[in-house]
Amino acid sequence: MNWTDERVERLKKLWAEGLSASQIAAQLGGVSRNAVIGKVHRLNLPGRAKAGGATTATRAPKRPAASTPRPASNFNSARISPARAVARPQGSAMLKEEMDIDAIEEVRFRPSANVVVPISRRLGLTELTERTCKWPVGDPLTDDFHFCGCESPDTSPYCTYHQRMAYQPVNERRKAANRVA
DNA sequence: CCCTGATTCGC
DNA sequence: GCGAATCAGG
Repeated sequence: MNWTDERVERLKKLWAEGLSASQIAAQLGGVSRNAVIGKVHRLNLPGRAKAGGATTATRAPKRPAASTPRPASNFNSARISPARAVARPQGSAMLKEEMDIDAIEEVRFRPSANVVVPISRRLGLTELTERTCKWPVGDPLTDDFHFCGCESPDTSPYCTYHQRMAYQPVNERRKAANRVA
C-alpha cells in the first residue's frame, strides 16, 4: 500500500480535522496508525504535542467532532459504541429482520469496545474501482443508494471493516438473530 | 488495560 | 521514504 497523492490528501484532511492516527488509518485502510503517524511527521504536518519534550498529545484536549458522532448523514459516524447506533438508518425502507441483523453485527463484530467504522465515501456504481470497497449502503431502489467506497485491499472487494460482515455466513447471521430475538 | 502521539532505526 | 517496535503519557 503506497502513499498515493489521493491518500496523502485524505490523510492531511483527516489529520487537520483532528481525527486520531488510528482512526485515520481505519479510514484509509491498509496502513497502521504507526504508518499514519510516521507519514504525518515526514510531511511535517503540525503535530499535536507540546513544543519541546518527547511527550504526547497533552494539547488537543478538545478534538473537533472526531470521536463524537458526526453530523449524522447515514453512514458517516467515526465511531460507534457497541450496542448503539445502527449504521444504516435507512429506517423506513428497511425490513425489521434486516435491522435486527444489523444490530447484532454491531455487537458481534467488534474487536474491542469500540468499532472504527469507515466513513463512507458514498461512491456510485460507476465510481467504483478495483480498490474501492463495494459494500452497498442503503436501499438500491432509492436515490440515496451508494457504495462504501473506502480503500480496500486488492485481496478483497471490501474494506477491512466490511470484510468482517461479508465473510460471515448468512445462516450464522440468522441464527444469531434468532438467539437474540 | 484501553487509548494517544513521538521517536528510533532497520529495511 | 516507510512503518514496526518502542517509548511515554492520559
